[in-house]
Amino acid sequence: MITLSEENYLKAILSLSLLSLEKVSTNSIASEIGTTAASVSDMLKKLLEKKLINYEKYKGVSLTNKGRVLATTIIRKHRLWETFLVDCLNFDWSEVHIVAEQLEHIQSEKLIDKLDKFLEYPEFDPHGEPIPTKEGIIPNSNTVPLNKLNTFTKGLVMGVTLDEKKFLDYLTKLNISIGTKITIEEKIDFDNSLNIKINDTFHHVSSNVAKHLLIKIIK
Amino acid sequence: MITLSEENYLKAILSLSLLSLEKVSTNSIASEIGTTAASVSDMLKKLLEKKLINYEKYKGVSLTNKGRVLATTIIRKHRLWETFLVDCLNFDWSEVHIVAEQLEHIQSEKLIDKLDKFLEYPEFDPHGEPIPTKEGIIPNSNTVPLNKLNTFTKGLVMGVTLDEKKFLDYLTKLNISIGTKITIEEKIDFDNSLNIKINDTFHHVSSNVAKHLLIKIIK
DNA sequence: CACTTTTTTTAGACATGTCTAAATTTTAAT
DNA sequence: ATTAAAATTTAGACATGTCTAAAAAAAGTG
Repeated sequence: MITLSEENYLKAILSLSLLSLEKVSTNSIASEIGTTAASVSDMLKKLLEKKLINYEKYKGVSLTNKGRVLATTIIRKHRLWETFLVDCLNFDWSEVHIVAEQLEHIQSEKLIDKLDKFLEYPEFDPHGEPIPTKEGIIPNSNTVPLNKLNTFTKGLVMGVTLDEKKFLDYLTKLNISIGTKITIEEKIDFDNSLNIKINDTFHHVSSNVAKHLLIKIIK
Repeated sequence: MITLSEENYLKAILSLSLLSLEKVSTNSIASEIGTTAASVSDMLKKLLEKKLINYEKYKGVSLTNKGRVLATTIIRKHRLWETFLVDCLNFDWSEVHIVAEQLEHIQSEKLIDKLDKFLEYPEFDPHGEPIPTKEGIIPNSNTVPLNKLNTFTKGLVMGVTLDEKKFLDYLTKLNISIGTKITIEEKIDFDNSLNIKINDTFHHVSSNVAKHLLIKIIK
C-alpha cells in the first residue's frame, strides 16, 4: 500500500521531472512540497525501498516506471475530480484545487473509471490541462507557454500550468480564460514582461504570469 | 482540526449511542472499530480534550452536542456519497460502502452542499437510510426492524441498517431490495428466526438478518 | 588545488495512533 | 462481604512522518 504522503512526494517528483531532463534534487522537492530537505531525504529512502524511484545518495532522483505510472494516475484523478467539480457541481475554476487535492487520494480504480465515463471521457480539465490516460500517458497538448512567443504572434489560451487561487482570480480579472485570444504586442527585454492585447484591450503582464499560460498559435 | 481517526471514533460512538440509551463502553467501541480497548482508552482522552465527548474514567462515553453534530455530518457525507455512487456512477448498492468510507472524510462544507444540490436533495440513501440534514438532525424514518413485527403482519422494506457486502449480496439473492413487500408467516421462538413470504415465495431468515431490515407496516 | 559555500544526509527528538502486557477498577457471584 | 471475573486504564513499545542541528559530500571560486 502507498500512503498519502508518498503519493504527494511522487506527484511532486513527477511535476519537477517534467520541467527539465535533469534528475530532481532533494531541495527542489522540499520547496515544492513545503517541507525540509531532511524530511525529503527520509522519504526518498522509503520510496526507493518500494522501488518507486531511482535514487543514489547525493545524486538526485528520478521515477521508476512503476512510480511514474502511479504519479500520473494521481494527476489523472486530480484532473477528473476538478472536471467533476466545475462541470457538475458548478465550482469556480479557481476554487477546485484544494478539494481535488483531497479527492485525488481516494483509492478505488473502479471509482475513477466510472467517474471518467460519467464525465464522458473528458480530454482536458477546467484549466485546459490534458487528462492522463488510464495507462499513465499524459497527452501532449501541443501548446507553448506565452513567454516563448514572438512579437505579433496571435494565439488562443489553451490552459494554465499553475493551479493557485490568486493566479486564477487574477486571470479572471484580466478577462483571460480557456479559449481567450491573445496577441503579443511588445516584449520588454528588461524583465521579460509582455504587452498583450485581449479583446482589443491592452494589458501588461509579468513574465511569471506569461510562463504559466499555454498558448496554441493561430494565424 | 479533526483527524481521520477521530472522525471514525465519533462515527462509531454515534452509531452505538443510537442502539441504546446507555453510555457507550470502551469495549463496544473497540469491537465496532476493530481495535483494542487500550487504543480506545487513549483516543477517548483526546476526544475529551477536544470537548467532543463526555467521559469519566471507567464510566463510559457519550457525545457532546459538538461531537454529535460532527458525527452526524460524517453520516450525512457518507450517505450523500453513497447516493452519488449508485445514482450517478451506477455502482451496485453492495459495493459503495468502502468507497464512501473514504469519501466521507473529505473536508469541504461547500462540496457537500453542492453535492446535495446536484443530487436534488435526496432524503434517503441507496440502502433506505435517511440522510441527516445540514443541521445535524437524522430524520426519523418511521420504520421497525423486521424481527419486532408480529406474525401475519405485512410491510415494505424501507432500509437496511447494516452496510456490508456479504449481507447486501445475500439480500439480493433473496430478492429483497428497497420497496420489497414482506409478510411474516411464522416466528420460530427457539432462535428468533422467521419464515417470511416474498413475492409468493417462502424464505427462512435468521434473527440476525431480520433485525437489520427496516420495515414500514402496511395493511 | 585548497577553501568556502551549498546541498544533502544522518542523528536524535517529537507527535500521532497503534499495540501487548500489566495494573487497576468495576461488576457479578457465591 | 469477600472473591473471582470482566472491563478499563496505564506503562512502555513501535511505526510513520515530521523537525532541528550537526556531519558529510558535492559544487563553486580564487
